[in-house]
Amino acid sequence: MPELPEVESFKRYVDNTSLHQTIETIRFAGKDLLLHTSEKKLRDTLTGNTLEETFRHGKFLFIKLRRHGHLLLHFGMTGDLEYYTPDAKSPRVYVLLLAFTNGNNLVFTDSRRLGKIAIVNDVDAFIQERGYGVDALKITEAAFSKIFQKRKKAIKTALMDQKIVAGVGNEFSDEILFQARIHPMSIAAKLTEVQLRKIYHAMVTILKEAVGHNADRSKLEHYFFLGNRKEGLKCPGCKGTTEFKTVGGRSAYFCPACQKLYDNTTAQATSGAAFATGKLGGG
DNA sequence: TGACTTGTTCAAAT
DNA sequence: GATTTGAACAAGTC
Repeated sequence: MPELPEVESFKRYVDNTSLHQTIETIRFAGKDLLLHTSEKKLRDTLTGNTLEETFRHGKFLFIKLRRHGHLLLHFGMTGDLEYYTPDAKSPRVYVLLLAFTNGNNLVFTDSRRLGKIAIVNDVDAFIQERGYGVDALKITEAAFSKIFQKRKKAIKTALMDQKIVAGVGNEFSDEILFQARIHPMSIAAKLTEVQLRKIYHAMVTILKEAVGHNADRSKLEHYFFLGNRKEGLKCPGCKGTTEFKTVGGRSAYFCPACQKLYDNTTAQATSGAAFATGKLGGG
């Protein structure tokens, strides 16, 4: 499930394999994934073009092309990128295959086909038109607090809303809220400034660390919920049991003892229990 | 077999 | 008008 760290690692992957290579031909089998772009435009723009530079905004990857425009990739749930040399067999099923003049291929696969592909002329205009929020690793603490103070929906839903802040998905949102000890169903606008700051710092710390490890989950095992979202787990903080709830139509896992529902209008206190998991909370 | 999962979009509700 | 909610989408897993 590609969230910000996975997309950042795709960006680095393209940087390390595919830049400054000329596309000889493309093979395309993803009409249903196209976003405001015709198949003809995709083919005409990519053929003979060169991948120059990459940008990431939230979960979107933009690849700047030498001759006008950017190739936009969104990975949905199951999107993946692989670079193949001529001696390795490319996969039979793909959405987009870029065949470079040097014989290598960059292949975009997406088994569940929830990804997106487009040719975008102006990246900033695209982000603005679609109303995406600031990237989760670029937003400042002050801006984060200001935006979330106004939102009257569950903090988990707000965190995952790409129009509020771009890059956080379901899995990371559970970990961020666990580290910040905030109940996923707490209404964002009803959290205190201190609690919002905690969430902000948890978000930045976790995402940065995940990016630093190229989204390799085996390097993030000291985080409780990452890759381990289950009901009935023993919480490392209070030894209580983790719970499952549907929040905003999405699965949410949390520790009800450490993550108490909070409402500052009635001034209910959250659990103050400190615990030593992860890198947060201490300091 | 069918319930469940994911991120995004769209329509409906507030 | 702005914001929130929930269904829908595809297809893989269990």
